[in-house]
Amino acid sequence: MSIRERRERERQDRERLIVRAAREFAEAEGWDAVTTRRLAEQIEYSQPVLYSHFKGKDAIMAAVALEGFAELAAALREARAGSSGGPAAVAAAYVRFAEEQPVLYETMFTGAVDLTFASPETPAPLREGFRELREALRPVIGSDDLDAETEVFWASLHGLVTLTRGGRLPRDGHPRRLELLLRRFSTT
Amino acid sequence: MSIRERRERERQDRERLIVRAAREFAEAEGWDAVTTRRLAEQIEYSQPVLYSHFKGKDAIMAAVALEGFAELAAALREARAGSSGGPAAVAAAYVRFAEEQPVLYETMFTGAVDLTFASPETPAPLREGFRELREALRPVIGSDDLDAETEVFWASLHGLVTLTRGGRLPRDGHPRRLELLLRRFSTT
DNA sequence: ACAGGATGCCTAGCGCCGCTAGAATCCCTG
DNA sequence: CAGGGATTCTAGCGGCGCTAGGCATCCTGT
Repeated sequence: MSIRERRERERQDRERLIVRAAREFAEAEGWDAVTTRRLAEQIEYSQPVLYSHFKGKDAIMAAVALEGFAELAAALREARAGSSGGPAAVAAAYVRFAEEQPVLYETMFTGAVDLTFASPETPAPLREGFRELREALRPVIGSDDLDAETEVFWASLHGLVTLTRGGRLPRDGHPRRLELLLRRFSTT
Repeated sequence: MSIRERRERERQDRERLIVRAAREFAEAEGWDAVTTRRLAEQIEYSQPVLYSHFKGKDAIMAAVALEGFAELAAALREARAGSSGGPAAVAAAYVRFAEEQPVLYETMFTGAVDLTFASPETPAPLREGFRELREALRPVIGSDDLDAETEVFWASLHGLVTLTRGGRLPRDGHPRRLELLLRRFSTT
């Protein structure tokens, strides 16, 4: 049975290679520059092989997005475990993640519409990221509806990040805006 | 000179037709379904004519986006002129606009990266929409940095709208979240 | 009134895309 | 070592955004 296992292992390696290549190309040149032909060339297999791993390009993008959610959750967890661990630290980690890997972040929140947050079948990384935000907020939120408050906070962060990145908000005002948002969420 | 004027008028009519067709197709079936061939057929001209009006498909999308910004500004102005005219009314109008024309809204805030807000060369409709939001907030914001506060409020609204629409936040909690956001912005 | 040039529009096609059918090859099984 | 699945490849389909180049049409100057 070892041969079968080896093949399966190699197959998974190849799949990881595909996702990695897609992610790197996308981050460097945008998703339009990630073509199935280019991916195939990169992994040194022919084009149709991609389709034995993923249903199509959208599925590859979704795989990249999921990877991003896992890493975002990890970044938030680390921030919350840090010296302060408060909302400011976690928010800063969130913003840093989005700014350092803008295309990845955009992939996570645009497209791949079949990922819901507060639902039983929500992938674990999504739930975990949300949990970190919520626990960071808990001490400073008086409201009894912590989940909804967290959703609002998350959405506000997301709005700041996306509008700033899209050039809709002046880039240099970013820290100031973040500060104001945190102040709004530091009482009641 | 009348003939020249008539030609110019017809040309502008045709341009409006293109934008209208693009917008309708996009709202109904998404931008992928808006092809230059389809647009050409719709306006009953050949494909290259589109390129005498717009540099490319991206420019057509930008034109649609700009139209959206004008309408959004109008909607906000109307809301602010209404009986209440407070932040809640304006926010509700904002959300309604985004929900009723989701593709248009997405077009306005994704892609078309060459539109900045707080800048001298910012198109008028963008500045006006921002102004409406700011004036609605003025009575309830104690801070001396009203502009930055408005930016944060706008970003929060935007985040709520996009995350909810993308399925990242449960749809039925939307009014509740909006309520919480407004409460956060009703003091200090 | 009419030649000549500018303008406006169309036909045709380029290179690329995501994706797939069917042939060919490889490798496990009996 | 032969049969049969699984795996991978070659080749190509239809459609995309975009453009070159030719034709017709209209404005202009004599």
